[in-house]
Amino acid sequence: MLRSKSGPAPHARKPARQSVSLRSLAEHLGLSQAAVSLVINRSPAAKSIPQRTQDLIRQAARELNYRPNQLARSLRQQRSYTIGVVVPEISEGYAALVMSGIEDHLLEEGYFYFVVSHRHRSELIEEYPLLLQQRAVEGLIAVDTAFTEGVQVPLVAVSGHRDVPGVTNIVLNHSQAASLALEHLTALGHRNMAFIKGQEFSSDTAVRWDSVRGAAEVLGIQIKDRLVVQLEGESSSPELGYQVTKKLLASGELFTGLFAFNDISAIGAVQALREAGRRVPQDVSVVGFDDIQSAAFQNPALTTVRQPLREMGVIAAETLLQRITAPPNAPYPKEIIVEPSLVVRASTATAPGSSRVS
Amino acid sequence: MLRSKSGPAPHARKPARQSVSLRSLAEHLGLSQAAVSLVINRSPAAKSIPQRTQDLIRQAARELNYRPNQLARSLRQQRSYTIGVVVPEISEGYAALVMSGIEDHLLEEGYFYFVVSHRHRSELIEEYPLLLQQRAVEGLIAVDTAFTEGVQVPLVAVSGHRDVPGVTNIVLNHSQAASLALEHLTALGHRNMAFIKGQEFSSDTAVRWDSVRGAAEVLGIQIKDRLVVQLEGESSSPELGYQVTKKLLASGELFTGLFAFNDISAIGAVQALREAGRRVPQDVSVVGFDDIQSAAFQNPALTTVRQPLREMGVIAAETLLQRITAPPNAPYPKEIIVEPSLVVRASTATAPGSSRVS
DNA sequence: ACTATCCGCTAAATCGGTTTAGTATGCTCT
DNA sequence: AGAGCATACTAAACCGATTTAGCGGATAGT
Repeated sequence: MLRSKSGPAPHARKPARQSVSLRSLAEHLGLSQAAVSLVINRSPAAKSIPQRTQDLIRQAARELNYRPNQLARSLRQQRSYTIGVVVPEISEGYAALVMSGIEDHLLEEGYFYFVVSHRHRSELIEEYPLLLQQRAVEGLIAVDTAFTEGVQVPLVAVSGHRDVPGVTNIVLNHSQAASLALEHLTALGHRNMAFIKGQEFSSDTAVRWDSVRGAAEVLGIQIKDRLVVQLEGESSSPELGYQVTKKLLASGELFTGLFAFNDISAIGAVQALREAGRRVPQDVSVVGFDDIQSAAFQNPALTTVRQPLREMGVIAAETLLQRITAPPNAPYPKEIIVEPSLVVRASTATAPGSSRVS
Repeated sequence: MLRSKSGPAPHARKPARQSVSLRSLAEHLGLSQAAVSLVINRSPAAKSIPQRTQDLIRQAARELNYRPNQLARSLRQQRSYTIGVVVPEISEGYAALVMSGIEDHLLEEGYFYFVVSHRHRSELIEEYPLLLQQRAVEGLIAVDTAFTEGVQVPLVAVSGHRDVPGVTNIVLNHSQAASLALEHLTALGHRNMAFIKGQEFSSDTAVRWDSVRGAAEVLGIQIKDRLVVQLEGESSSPELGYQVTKKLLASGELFTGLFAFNDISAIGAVQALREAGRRVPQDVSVVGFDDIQSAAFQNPALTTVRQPLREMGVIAAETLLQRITAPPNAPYPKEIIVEPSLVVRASTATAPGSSRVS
């Protein structure tokens, strides 16, 4: 029954085997795998191998086009050089910009990343971090997504978490953002302002609203309940902003300034205002938030509070890699604050009937 | 950097320090790794293991929160359940929409994917497929990117390749697309049309232009060289369309219809036209291409030829998975054609001075 | 002459699973 | 009693790398 080592069967060798392995390369050279590996990785342990042999090894590797299998390497080294990125929705301008920043830095440093989008489905939000960790990611970046538990690798959140242990938060200076917008509107003479709040599930909604109220108080602006609406629904189309702006208009309450939760809803708002016969910016000034790519190319071009999204992605990636390479119990930043800026374009103008009143 | 309050609470109930391995689980149960593995994977070979033992194993796995390491599993099985997606640029509406479709299908089927973007840098276009294959991807999807060689896994291209062996192309029916646009403009009475061609590096540029010429011929439309401009530069902002439209205007040649290479450039074109005092659509009708998300929310809303981008992503993923699971030498589709549709919005209207002429 | 080091490598363990072949035991059947 | 078979598992090879310990011979130092 010992037919195992009785020589290679006539045709049993699997022909379309994968590309060159370390073993075949070593055999080809008549050396051990260890020697080849040491040389190829320029390990300090290879110092005792003469230059001539090293050259031979490297040349053969090049000729046979040897490329080490990362799976095997990762398994052995317990380093996958892979991280996981969790976003609500890929095709949204917000996430795409952050991802673009993340990618830039990650690929530069030799890391790859998995992307998953959960579309706000809570079972996916729970499951994905686990699945990613099964795939041995060394860290996670969560964009606008709050995990409650189950994360055992370094985690960096871009506008998401609050006070969860183990998380580094990249957050916008929200009070500064709110001040920028409201000061701008106030300076233009606006006194009656309407507001579009974010959806309940968005992690930015609450903080931002608090900041808006804070800034309003400082500036002596009164916020009227009937001039505050909230986005609803999971889609990310301007339609949402369009709908709630109609509500605003239907309330009959006068307003000349509108501060939207994001650019997408601001775009819908402009649409609704225009349909109602209110010109932007002559009758109503609209300020958006985020500065997504198409904000600049709206008509009128949108005045907006810019979040440095790409930069936030870069910072998230940098911070994560630092945490990954740091010793296990090293301290890490709980919070990194980035600054917004106001981009004034054409959707805001002096309030009607207020020529330089202020 | 900020320190957290006073570190973790002393009760330190660490849920699971190092995640449980198959070995520790087997030891805990007093069984061999083989038995545990067979049961957990519901392998047919587990049929001789009594139900009671199986229950015990599964219960222990659940209690200890055992999750098999995918790296190890992939290495042994030679199946990584991972694919690679190569795009020119993540933060572009086009790629993001395709990716969203890809993701949908892939994650449903238990696959994960790596994303890389090359920003048209040729050394990256060469290197990435290799790096991805080192990471044992089972297949590749290339979006608007042409690889010349070095791909040994199934490859599906979304609007990219031509006639490269081993590639499945997902392509738009370009001649239909061109006909839709030109018939629409012709029906509105337009006779003098301008065209914005795509950048040299975009794989769609050539085919699309051929289709446009074909459709123009069929419709008896003459294409004037001075009314044809080409996008230049790697950015993907409307700025590009804005610039070339200025050229068009500077040529002095009369035109009432403009067919742009994509929505982004159409948006820039509208801007330029308007600045030159030409109203859209009263003076000039503009047709875009792609139907990216913000096309609908431009002012005026953009009439455009819609590519079913999300669906193309889904088809790409489906096709790739089929190819991956098919036997090595099975035939595979060389080309899958998807149909465009015309989305008529507000940027096109009857040609000036042509009341129902046709 | 004897130990110490250096040189140029190799053997073998290891990462964490999957999978094949096999073994010990008990039972049935002739 | 012995063959045949099912049951309930286990041992060990294997995937493709990395990495540590060590070996045999040459040279150097004392």
